[in-house]
Amino acid sequence: MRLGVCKAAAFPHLARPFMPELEKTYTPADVEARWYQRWLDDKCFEADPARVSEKRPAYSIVIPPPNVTGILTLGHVLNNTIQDILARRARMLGKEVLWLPGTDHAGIATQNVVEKTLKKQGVIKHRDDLGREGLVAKIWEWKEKHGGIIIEQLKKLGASCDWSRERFTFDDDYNACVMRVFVDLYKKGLIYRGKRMVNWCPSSLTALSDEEVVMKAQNAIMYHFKVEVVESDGTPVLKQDGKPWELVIATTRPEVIPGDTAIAVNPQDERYTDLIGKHVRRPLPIEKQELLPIIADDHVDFSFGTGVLKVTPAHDKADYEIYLRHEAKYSSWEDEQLKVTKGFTKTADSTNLSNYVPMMEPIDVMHPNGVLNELAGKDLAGMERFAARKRAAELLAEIGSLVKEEPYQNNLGYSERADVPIESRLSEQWFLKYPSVKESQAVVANGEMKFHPDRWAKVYDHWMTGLQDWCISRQVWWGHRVPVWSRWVGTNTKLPSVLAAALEAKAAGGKRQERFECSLSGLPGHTTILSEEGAPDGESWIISLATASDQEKAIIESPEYQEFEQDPDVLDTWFSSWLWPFATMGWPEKTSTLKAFYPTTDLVTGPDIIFFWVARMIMAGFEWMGELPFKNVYFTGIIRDKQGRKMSKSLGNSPDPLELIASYSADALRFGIMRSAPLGQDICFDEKNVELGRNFCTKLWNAARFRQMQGGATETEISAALLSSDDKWILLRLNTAIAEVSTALEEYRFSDATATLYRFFWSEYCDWYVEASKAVLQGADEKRKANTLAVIDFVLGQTLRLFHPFLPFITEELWHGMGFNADMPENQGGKSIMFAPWPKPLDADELAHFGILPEDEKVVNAQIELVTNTRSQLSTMNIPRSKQPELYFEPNPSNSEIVWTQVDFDKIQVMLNAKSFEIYPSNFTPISSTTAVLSSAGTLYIPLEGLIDVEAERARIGKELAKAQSELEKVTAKLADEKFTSKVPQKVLDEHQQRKTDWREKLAKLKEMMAALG
RNA sequence: GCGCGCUUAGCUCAGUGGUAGAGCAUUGCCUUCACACGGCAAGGGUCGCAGGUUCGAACCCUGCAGCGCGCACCA
Repeated sequence: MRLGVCKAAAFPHLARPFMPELEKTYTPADVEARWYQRWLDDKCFEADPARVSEKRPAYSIVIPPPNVTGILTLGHVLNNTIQDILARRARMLGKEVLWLPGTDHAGIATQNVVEKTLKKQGVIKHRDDLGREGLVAKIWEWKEKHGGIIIEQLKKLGASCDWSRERFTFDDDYNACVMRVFVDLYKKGLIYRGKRMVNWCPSSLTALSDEEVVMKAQNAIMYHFKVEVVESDGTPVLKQDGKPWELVIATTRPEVIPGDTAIAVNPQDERYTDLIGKHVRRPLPIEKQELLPIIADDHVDFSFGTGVLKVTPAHDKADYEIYLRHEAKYSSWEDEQLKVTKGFTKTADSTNLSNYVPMMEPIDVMHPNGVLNELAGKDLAGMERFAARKRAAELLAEIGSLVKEEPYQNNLGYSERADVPIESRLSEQWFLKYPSVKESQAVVANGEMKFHPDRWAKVYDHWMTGLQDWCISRQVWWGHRVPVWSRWVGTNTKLPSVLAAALEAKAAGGKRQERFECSLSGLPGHTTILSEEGAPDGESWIISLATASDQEKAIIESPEYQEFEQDPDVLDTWFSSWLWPFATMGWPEKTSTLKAFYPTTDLVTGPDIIFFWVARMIMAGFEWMGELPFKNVYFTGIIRDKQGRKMSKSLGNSPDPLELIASYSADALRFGIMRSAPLGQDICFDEKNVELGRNFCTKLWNAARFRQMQGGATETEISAALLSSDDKWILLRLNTAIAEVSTALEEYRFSDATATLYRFFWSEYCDWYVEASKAVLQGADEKRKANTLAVIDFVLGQTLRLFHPFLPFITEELWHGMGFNADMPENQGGKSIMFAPWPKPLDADELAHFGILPEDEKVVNAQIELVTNTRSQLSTMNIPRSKQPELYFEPNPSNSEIVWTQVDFDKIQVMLNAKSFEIYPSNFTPISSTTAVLSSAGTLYIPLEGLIDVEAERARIGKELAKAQSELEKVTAKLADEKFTSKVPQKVLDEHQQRKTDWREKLAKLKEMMAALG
């Protein structure tokens, strides 16, 4: 049987044309550039939905779109190498592969970058210099010029993306998807506009979602200041001892004291129950020291500080909630019972509604940019918030209010992007109630969609359980514009006729504050969602028009509708990226691409965007495709430096991947980073690993060269009769490697896969098999030599394929350079190794054909032990390599599995650089100048006249003897223990028995050796 | 505060009940006709600590400590 024939698709042909010798050194830069271009030219990465069939299943993966302004980081290298490995292996498994690439417009980040650049270049001083359209035009210009950098960098890495399908989250088609989705959610009532407390970035001047805020530990100062308790008319409230009652309040933000509207205590706090309903005099601003009511709220923790909380509803989320609670309770109480008397009546029952007093409206004392405004008072107005803080403390000190200040550690929310503390700020924004939450939560919980490692499923579930509405509007210019136009109208406002008619038609049966669909253009399929929102006074209200249709939009922007203004906000970047898996495939059309490749197979991303992106994509998938967007999510680790710190620009600890590629090659970088990326762990990056990858490639190259030096073509099939023990051994080891690598990849254990490849190729193939084969290759038996070369060719061919997903470039170069492609079908490796079938282990029939038994491995394993032990001993004894000893071998009679052949003897002789190798004569008695090496294969006697230090040898053997003695005693004692033998499984018992036998034999041998020394 | 992860050789990490492993680093020898980006060998660990279960624990259980991360947060 001939390997190439028995499974044509699965095995390379063994005969190949003579190839010129490979270059002595491998030059990756040329090779990588050349092959990547060739792959592009040959359209190797392009996916064709038409090719998908039952026999050729689809495999798809969408790239996590990097920021269009981005440059390649090690994080990208990790992430995209993994995707490339998955994609390339899928191709080799005969799948139709789509790896869909693209970039993200990255709203705030991109606008920041471009604005900064323009300011640096002196083009503008402020964005208003250009205005909205001007700036957006500049950003587009900039994007066209610099936007593709990261894409080119990904190509350098070898990424096999289908570049013909590259997408951008802000291109026209994509924008249409976003609009459509917005209007759809708006129509469903899931998107609403409202005045809420939001996270405000005073640097970027925009609202942020909760996910864009990171908590940071902060060294702050806690200021304690005192206030006087007074009645509502200002008269002091006295304590029992007759002294004025004062409260001490702690705060880290004295600059917002002018925004305080109440003082809160816990209703259960007995210290203060008598004070509820009284007032305090607010110390700041000095010129306007208003009286603030003391109110009760359960939120106050009376074990914290003095148990007295100042309430600043315009600048603190929790305080704003207190305000809302009290407003709600007070107004209901007011309405129902005591509308007349707005005054406060204290009762003993603290839960009685009459314990609530009205609060002032929130006082916003800050401009959006973090500078204090006039409401903060003349002393603070115009000051930047941190300077104002210091000043406020000084003011408190000046008026004798400040009691103490002490260092205090607290957590503060920072804007993730601008890296400045955020402000909680009351503002009008767009919010989204998440859609398809139930299905999305269930699909992960029930295992239909798998997270790897699965502990992230818990994190996901937790987040999905406590979903807060998503603030989707941003006050920047670069992004998808909110497709809503609105205007205030009154009862007498004259509206465009179509609109008026639509409203009237609806008004007949409907009521206010409703959303309904109509068509302004009258064109079928083009609609606008109309909504009315009442104003507080009922005299005027807002009409809003939302549409995703260009035709409708044109009408709204026509002169007739001129008083309708488009909402100035743009949408959160993630509001576009959550559509990525289907918006990139032609949605909302039912394209052949969607049909073939959606849902995608795998998603590879970092756990840091599990909420930002992964969770939201799942919800979007269900909402608009009615199906999950991907079946598996692989979460990579975070790359850290040797000290365990995150890679960051500010620390300067992030190596440039392109420099690494330049000095070590892309293959080396890929291999290095995969080797150090265990599943579920953060990655400690060390350039050493890349160096190791480079060394590995060199080794691969030289192993290939070695093969070529043995002669070009082999016309021989592998002959079962001529297989040596080493041939069988390496074929078995290859089987194991194929199985291990395949399993590891199926389980996303990339570092395990690389470890196996490394071990197999370096330790097993190069260090043992090639060395062991040299005896044959340098010998005179041409038939045997040819057979060995045939085995080598088979192993190398399989190895290159196993390596291809990890090392795409060098494997392709060698695949062609050695002629493996020569007579493979075009689509199975003839054109590129990337389409060569993924190796399969030899099956039972094939093993039987070659007469290979699983036990055959043990033969060589024993020989390895013998050779290693001998080398070790010669080395320990300082025997020079030039010595070339004569070897006398006594096979271990109890190891009958080993059938020794002359090939084995020749091999061992070569490997030990010996003069001769003979079977030890049974009647031979060891002499004192002979050392002996023990192994399970047998005993090797080495006469070393004059080279043996008898004393040292005696000491050495003595040590080993002691060790053998103690091991034997241990195992004997164990086996004599009734408790052990009666409870242990047979297998373990056998192992111990075997161990006992082995140690006993070894002990006997050692004693013999000791005796021989005299 | 709640949750998750980690702790094994100098470093980075494998090892889910049966004789403690790999790579790197270190040391020694070898410029042997694929490779010094190489070969051969050596040294190096009471598996974070304390209990428990078991004939037997790096591994299972409990507690503790340290490090990291996520969520929630008190002014």
